[in-house]
Amino acid sequence: MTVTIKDVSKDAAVSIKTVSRVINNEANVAETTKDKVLASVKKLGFKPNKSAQSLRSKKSYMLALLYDNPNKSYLADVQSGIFNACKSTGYNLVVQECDYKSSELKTDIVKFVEDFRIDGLIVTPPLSDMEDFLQNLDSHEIEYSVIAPSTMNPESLYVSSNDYEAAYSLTSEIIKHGHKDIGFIKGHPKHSASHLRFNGFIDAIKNNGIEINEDWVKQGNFSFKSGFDAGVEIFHSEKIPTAIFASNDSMAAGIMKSAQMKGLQVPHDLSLAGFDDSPIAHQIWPALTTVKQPVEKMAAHAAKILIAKFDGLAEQTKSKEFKSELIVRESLKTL
Amino acid sequence: MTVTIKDVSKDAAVSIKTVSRVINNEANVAETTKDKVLASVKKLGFKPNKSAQSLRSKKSYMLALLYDNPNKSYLADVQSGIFNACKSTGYNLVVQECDYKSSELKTDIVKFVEDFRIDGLIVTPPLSDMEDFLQNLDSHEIEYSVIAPSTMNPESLYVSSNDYEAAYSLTSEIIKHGHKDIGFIKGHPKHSASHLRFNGFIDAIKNNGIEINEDWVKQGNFSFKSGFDAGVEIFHSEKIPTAIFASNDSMAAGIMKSAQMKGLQVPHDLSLAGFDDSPIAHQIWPALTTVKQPVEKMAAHAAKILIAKFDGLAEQTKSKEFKSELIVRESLKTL
DNA sequence: CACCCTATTGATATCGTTGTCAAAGAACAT
DNA sequence: ATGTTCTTTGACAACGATATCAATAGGGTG
Repeated sequence: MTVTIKDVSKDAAVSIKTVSRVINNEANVAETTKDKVLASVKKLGFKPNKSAQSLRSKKSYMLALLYDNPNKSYLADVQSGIFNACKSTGYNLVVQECDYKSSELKTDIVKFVEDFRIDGLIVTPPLSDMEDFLQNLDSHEIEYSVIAPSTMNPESLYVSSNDYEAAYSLTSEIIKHGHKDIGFIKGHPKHSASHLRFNGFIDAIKNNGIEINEDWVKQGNFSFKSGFDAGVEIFHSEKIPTAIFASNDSMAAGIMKSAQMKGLQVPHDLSLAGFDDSPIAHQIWPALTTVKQPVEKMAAHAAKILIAKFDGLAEQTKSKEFKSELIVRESLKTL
Repeated sequence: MTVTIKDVSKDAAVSIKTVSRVINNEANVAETTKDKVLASVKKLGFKPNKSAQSLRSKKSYMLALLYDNPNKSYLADVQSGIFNACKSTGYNLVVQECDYKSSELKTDIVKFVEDFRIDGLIVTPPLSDMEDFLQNLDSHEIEYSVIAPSTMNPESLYVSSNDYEAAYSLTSEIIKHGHKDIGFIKGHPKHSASHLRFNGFIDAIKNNGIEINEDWVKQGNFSFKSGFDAGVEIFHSEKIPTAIFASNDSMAAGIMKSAQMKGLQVPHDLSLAGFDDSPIAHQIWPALTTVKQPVEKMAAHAAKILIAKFDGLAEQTKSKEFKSELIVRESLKTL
């Protein structure tokens, strides 16, 4: 019924080992035999049996995505990017939710990788920011690539974004619109992106000779509710800022809700900016000024560099920083 | 290094075939041998090698999720449900995006299933509503379970929700709040859920002796933009409704945006209701009255009945209808 | 007791690849 | 011509499970 390597070898009049060599791109196969084999492969529509390859070569051809409770749209984008990158390579993806606070996280993941014979991991924040977690993977010789790591070791596999610069330029944009009283909602403290975004904000503020009002800087955790709560606190104080920069869109939406409940009109009474360009950014009114990261492309690249390493093509596909894009929408008003 | 069936057989002093029988729950194994084997399995920490099982038994232990462009939060919930259901079973999930309009869809999917030796499919709307597509799967003897199908064949594997009843009771709720001028935004015409929701709406309206104003019934397609456009049209007319029921939350958010741009206050000037309880429903202000479907549970069950069929346990896990839950939030005002 | 039947068990082939290793041929140096 | 090395190729074992089929042990029947 299905075509096997044996059928191809018969058709091409070579040994099965030679066919194997061709489909695995091994060296030392004469051009003419290679062509012959490829012709037969095409003619018969041969596809190597993953299970047999996997059994013999001890590779599972499976990657795993590790995540801890990100928002759904981020997760969907990441997955979609990885699936696209896997599509033509024969690799597959399994998804594993983790709890970054669990004390057994390290051993659990090592066990997971061994049990399922996972070839490599793709690690997302905040796990990507836990040095000891990554070191544990290293010491167990588990391959992985990291999305948005806190420190970029040139030998490791990672994709990063320019969070600092993006936050800096978004802040500058807010200032250009005439704002001087600017609040900031920090992201989840365990995510390195939170600190990068905050630092970008602070530096832009300072370089423009503006004073920070500590009452307007609140700790959030990337959730809608944390933004809402921060908003409630800020609007409770005597003087309120003319603009607030939230470290992501969900929190910005939370602030918008608390503002509207307080009777404040966005952007008339308060300008708002978020980060991520998640769906909510343009599904509320006024639409949020925000920063769009190429999440899907980043995730795809994270998968590609990992697969490239397995296939011995590490030279061609390397770790990379992706650029974000500023998106100015109605939530930001010129004073 | 890794423990194989051979190690277990040695440890338990039985043949490998007997071990195989035990781990596959085959009949005709003496209780005492079974216990012996299970003890060894546990002691050695034996886990069957998926690739070997797959190679020999011709099963891939892979399910595929077929979808065409749903919203991200729906997709994330579906995936998460399936992954949970797979977790302890040894099955894995691959995800395949499709284009329901493609003329090659049928052959593409058959090819996909054969190429990747997928054991079974989980089909989501609108693919689940395409009779000829499902028949094609039948005729190729491809196993599948369907989420929210248009027709429920008792022999097929499916999970459904009570869209009609939920829409009926949500409409009744709106009427109970004193509304008589009610608009409706239809969902994507290819989704059977769209018609069920519309019919539930219509019947509740009629049974309460209310007249439909055709100008307030608009065709949407579940997207934010289609809701926004419908809102613009409706608010352009002379008389506007006091409440609008949109077939999903994204469209309701779209309407809210168009209302706010027109200077209409929700719920003061206009009450709104959505459907799905997607994240946006409570991330906008006022939060949307909506209907919550147990999407994750439904997806998990869709996976379970499929796997149960493979494992010969079809009797224990059957097709099922899930109940939705009405969630009344601020967007609905009493007149 | 002989016979048959059923429940239980194991020896061995098999799935479709890749790995090992040896052999044959080509190319080059002496 | 001969030896040496390198390239190219193939025969066969091996990966770790399940499938086939035969062997054995009890149990029941006449």
